[in-house]
Amino acid sequence: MGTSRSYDDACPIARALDVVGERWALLVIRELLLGPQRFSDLRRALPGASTNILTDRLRELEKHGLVRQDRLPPPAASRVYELTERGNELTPALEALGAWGAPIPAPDGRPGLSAVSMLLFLRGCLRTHPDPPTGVYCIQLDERIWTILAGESGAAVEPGDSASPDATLRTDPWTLNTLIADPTRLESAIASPAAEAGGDVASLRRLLEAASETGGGSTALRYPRR
Amino acid sequence: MGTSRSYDDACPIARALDVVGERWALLVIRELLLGPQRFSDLRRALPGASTNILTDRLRELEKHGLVRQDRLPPPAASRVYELTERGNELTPALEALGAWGAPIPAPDGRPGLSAVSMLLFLRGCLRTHPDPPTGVYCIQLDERIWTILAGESGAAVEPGDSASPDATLRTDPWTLNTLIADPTRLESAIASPAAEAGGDVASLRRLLEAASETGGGSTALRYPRR
DNA sequence: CCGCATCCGTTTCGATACTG
DNA sequence: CAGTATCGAAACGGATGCGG
Repeated sequence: MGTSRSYDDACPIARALDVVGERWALLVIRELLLGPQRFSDLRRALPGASTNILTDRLRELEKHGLVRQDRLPPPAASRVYELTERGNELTPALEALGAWGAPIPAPDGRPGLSAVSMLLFLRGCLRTHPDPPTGVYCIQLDERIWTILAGESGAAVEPGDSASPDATLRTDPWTLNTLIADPTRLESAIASPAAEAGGDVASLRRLLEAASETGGGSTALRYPRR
Repeated sequence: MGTSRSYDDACPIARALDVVGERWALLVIRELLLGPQRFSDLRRALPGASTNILTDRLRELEKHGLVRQDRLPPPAASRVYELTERGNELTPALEALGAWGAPIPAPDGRPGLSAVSMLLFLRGCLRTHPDPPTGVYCIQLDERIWTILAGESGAAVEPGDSASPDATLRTDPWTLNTLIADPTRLESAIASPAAEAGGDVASLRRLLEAASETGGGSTALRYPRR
């Protein structure tokens, strides 16, 4: 059943793969890196994974202590999945894997691109920028709102909105990717139904330009090298 | 056939997993991290992988440019597989995964333990030691000979023997693991058929003690944190 | 022996439909 | 919304065979 086959190998790499080596497992972890997600959020972010596989992986990751299930306070009677501390410790491994995978061309057609992977990319760009912009931004992607806290000491991305953002943006992950690849398209995107902006748009544009300078120059989504 | 299913996801983590995410792929890479290996070496190192799977993975890794096949010079009419530069660049990701997997208890029974994973562990211990010993050691594991070059600037492990080692050791990966966990067993191991030593045994013992101090203290094989 | 191909039983995956 | 049930397709794992 949920019993995954073991490599039966004492090497720590093999032991790690016994836990997170199955198909979709690491992408589920990726989706939880920026905060809790509901089952349906994961389903939208990973459309290639069928519901039974998603359930299997979540149960297994829960069993191994990487993922925890939480009930939200009364108003929202929904459950969310979130990473435990142990699950969060996979961050360096996922970043290293992403850095290695960055040069690989994206698959043909219109590949999927989740809000989380897009935001991870944006955060990575800002963190490696020599002179990052500062500000608070609320970005709505796929019906979910995220807050970007950009400062000189680093950049953070959190789920939920902020009381007083410098600027707001509503769009989809793919459009955001093109905007980081070419920030000059911001005005035309806002003029189209693909995006909508509010607040200090000039500040928003500086955010996109900073991201563009460190890694977004190419069309393909990339994670910056460390 | 060899056509692996794609995640169809533009995220670089997903793109990396499209290449190395299939079962056994990353463990094949691990086995090649210290140098070329023959098909039969890989087969011995990964006894759980059947020959057709091994062939499939090598073909696929070759197709993606991570692995290259080489013919050895005439005396040995055998072929070897080795990592390309691109394949070698997975080292940080594998180290991060190994560091994460280190706390996971080894599977029950007598789990496999390849010479390469043992030597990767030893090298990692030496590299994180604050005051590493220096010397050249030839270690024979599972009928293959490796040279350990330990110096203040770091430690290296290479396939093949050395002209003038300070000490030599012949044993199996599991015994070497126990010797790093408890170097005081060196003498009794040499007295048994499980190990055989030559040259400066005191120097060899200092090597084991250094490894023991940084990560070998527990019974389980571990990779040091960075 | 080495490298690989083929056959076959079992497990896992993926798509759809369905339920609390 | 959050899963469960079902079923065909693919991948995996083990054994065997075959040309160097």
